[in-house]
Amino acid sequence: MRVRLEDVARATGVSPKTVSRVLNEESSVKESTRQRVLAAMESMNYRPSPAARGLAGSRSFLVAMLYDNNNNPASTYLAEIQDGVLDACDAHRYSMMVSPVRMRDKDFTRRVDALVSDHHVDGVVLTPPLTDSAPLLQRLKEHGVPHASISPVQHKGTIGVCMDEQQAARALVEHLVALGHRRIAHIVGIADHGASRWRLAGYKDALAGAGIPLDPDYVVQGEFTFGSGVIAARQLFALPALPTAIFAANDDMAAGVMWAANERGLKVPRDLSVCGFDDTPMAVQLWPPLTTVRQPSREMGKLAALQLMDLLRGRGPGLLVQVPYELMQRESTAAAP
Amino acid sequence: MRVRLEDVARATGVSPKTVSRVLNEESSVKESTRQRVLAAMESMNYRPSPAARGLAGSRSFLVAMLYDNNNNPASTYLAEIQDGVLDACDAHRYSMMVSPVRMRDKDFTRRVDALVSDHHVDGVVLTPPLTDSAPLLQRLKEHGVPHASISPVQHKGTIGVCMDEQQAARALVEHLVALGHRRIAHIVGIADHGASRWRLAGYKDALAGAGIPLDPDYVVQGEFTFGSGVIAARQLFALPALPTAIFAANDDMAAGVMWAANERGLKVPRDLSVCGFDDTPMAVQLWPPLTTVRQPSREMGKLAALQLMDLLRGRGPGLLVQVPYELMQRESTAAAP
DNA sequence: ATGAAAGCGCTAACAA
DNA sequence: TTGTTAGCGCTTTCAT
Repeated sequence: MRVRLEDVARATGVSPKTVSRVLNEESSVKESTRQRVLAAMESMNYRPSPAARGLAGSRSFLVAMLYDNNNNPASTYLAEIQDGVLDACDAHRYSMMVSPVRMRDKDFTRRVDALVSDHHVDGVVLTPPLTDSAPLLQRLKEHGVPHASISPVQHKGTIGVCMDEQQAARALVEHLVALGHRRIAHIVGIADHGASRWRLAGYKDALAGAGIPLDPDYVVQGEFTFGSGVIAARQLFALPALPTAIFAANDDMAAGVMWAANERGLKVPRDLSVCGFDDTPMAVQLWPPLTTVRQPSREMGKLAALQLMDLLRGRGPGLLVQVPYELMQRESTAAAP
Repeated sequence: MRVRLEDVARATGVSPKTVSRVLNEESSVKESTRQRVLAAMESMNYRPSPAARGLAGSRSFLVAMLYDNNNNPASTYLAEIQDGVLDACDAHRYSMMVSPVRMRDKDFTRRVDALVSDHHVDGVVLTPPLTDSAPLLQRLKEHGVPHASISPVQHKGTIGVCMDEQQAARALVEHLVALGHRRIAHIVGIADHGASRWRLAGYKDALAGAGIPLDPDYVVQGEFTFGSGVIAARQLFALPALPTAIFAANDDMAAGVMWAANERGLKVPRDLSVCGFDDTPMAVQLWPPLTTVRQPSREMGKLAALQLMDLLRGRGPGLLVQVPYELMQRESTAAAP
C-alpha cells in the first residue's frame, strides 16, 4: 500500500541506508547514486513518514509557532505571520504546529515543555511580545531548543527577523515635518511591546532633528485598538492648541483618530493629517487612504522560519535579518493648515 | 532519560500492553489496575510519544484545521476558530495542525493528500467556505478521513456546528421594523458564502413578515470588507429615497456604512440606523456602538472539534450542534426618523 | 561511498 | 482481564 524507504531502495538497487542518506541530504553519496534514488522517489511518489523519522532519529522536522493569546494585539498580524511561517515550512518539508500561550499565566512555559517532550519540535518561532519573555527563553534554553524571533527587542545573539521601526517612524514624522507640520502628536501603543518603544523613539528623533521641542501633552497612551485611538484623539482635541498632525503607533488607532476627527468636524487631511503604522488592509479602505509604513508581516514570518531552518539543517549560523520598511504615502497627510 | 510506557509497566508490575490499554481508555481493564497505572503515570510524569503511537497504531491523535487562504474574509474570525479548536484539542490530548489551502488553485486538494499520507491526521475541521467544496469533501471521503464543519451550507449528513443565521438575521431586521423602519436596505456578502445567503434570506423573511415589499434597489452587493461597505452605502445614498436603516451582512461592512454616513453628513442613529453581523471586537469600538448579532466563533471552533473527537473516540455518532445566536442591541439603531 | 543489524516507543493480533 | 510476540518505517551505530 504505502511506499516505504525500503521499496525505493529495492527499486534502485541500493540499501535502505543509502536512500536514507539521500533523503537527509548527507554529502557522502555519489552524485550518480543520488540522482537515481531521487528519480525513484519521484516516480514512486515516495513520502517519508514523519512519525517514523521522528521516532528513529533525533529530528522531528517539526517547528512550532508560539503566540501570546492574552494580549492579542492585531490578529491579522499574527495570521499573516503564520502564513509566512507555513510558506517556509512547505519549502523545506517541515511541518508546523501553532501554540498559543497565555503570558499572564504563571506557568505558561508548560506549553513549551509539552511541545518539546511530546513532539520533539526541532525549533520554535517566537512572535512579539513572546520574543523577550525571560522565563520562556530560559525554558527553551534548558530544553536546548533553538528559536527564531520576529521583531525582538533584544537583538544581540538572537536569530530571526527585524525591521528598523525606529527609523521608519522617524521617516514618517519627517514626512509630516516636511509638509510644514510643527504641532505633531503621537499615540503610543501598549507599553511592553518593543514596537511601541521604537515608534515613540523614532517620533522623538524626528522632532529633535527638526528642532521641534517635545510637548508631553502631545504624547498620549493608546492600546493598539481602534477604540483607544478614538479616545486618545478626543484627548488631543481637548487641548488648547490642537495638533495639526497625529502619528498613531498603528493603523487601527489611526483609524480611530480619523473617526474622532470626523466626529469633531475636522476634515482629514485639510484640518488634520493622520498617519499610522503597519499598512494593514484597512489602510487603503479608509477614506482618505492612510499614510503609513508597510511592514511585510508574511515575509517576516517566512524569513524568520527560514533562518531557523537554516540553523537546524546546519546551513549557516542563522542570522537576524533586517527587512526594509516602506513609506506608504497616501492621502491622509497633506500640508499643514 | 525519557519515561516510557515500559517503565510505567515495570513500576506498576503489569505488562506494557495493559498500560497501553489504560492510555487508550479501553474498557477491559480492572478498575483497580487502572487506578494504579494512572497513578504511576502521574507520579512518573509519563508522556506518551505521539511519534511512536502514530507509527505503531492506526491513530495519530492529530487533527488538522483547514482554511481558505485566498478568499480571506475576516482573519479575526479564523483566528478565533483556531483558538477554539485548540481548546478542544488540549482537552482531549490531541494535537492540531493548521493548513491553509488555496481554493482557487486547481489541485488544492493536494494539501489534503499530504496531511493524510504524511501525518495520518485522524480528522479534519473545515471552515467556511471549505465546508462545501465538493472536490475537497470527495478527497476526504476517498481517504476515509472524517471531518467536522463549521457553518456548513449542507447540513444533511454533516457533523460540526452551525448557527441559525437566517433566523438571527430575521430577528435583527425585525428589530429594525419594530423601531418603525420601512425603508430597510441590505448589503450582501460574498456570493458563494453560506453566510451571505442565510443573512439575505433572513432579511427577506423579516420584510415579508412585516408586509414590506422587497425593493431590489435596497439590496446591494458587498464583499465582507470595510471598503465594500463604504462603496455599497454610497450607492444606497444615491437613491432617490434614502433608506432609514441599513443591515450589512457583517460588522466590517457596517463600519464602512457608518463611515460613509459620516462622510455624507448623516448622523447615526438619528438619520440612519445601522446594524451588522458577527459582533467582532470592533463593534463596541465604533461610535455609536454597533447593533449586531453575536456569533460565538471560538466556541464554535471548540464545539466542532469536540464533535469530531467524539466521533474519533467512538463516543457517540458526532452531531451537527446548533449554537444560539444573541442579538446585541446597541446604539447604532434607533427609531426611524 | 555503502551496507547490516539493532532498535526508537508504541500497538496489533493473537493467545492465555 | 491480562500477557506475548511481532512489527510500524525509519535512523542509528558499526562495519566494510
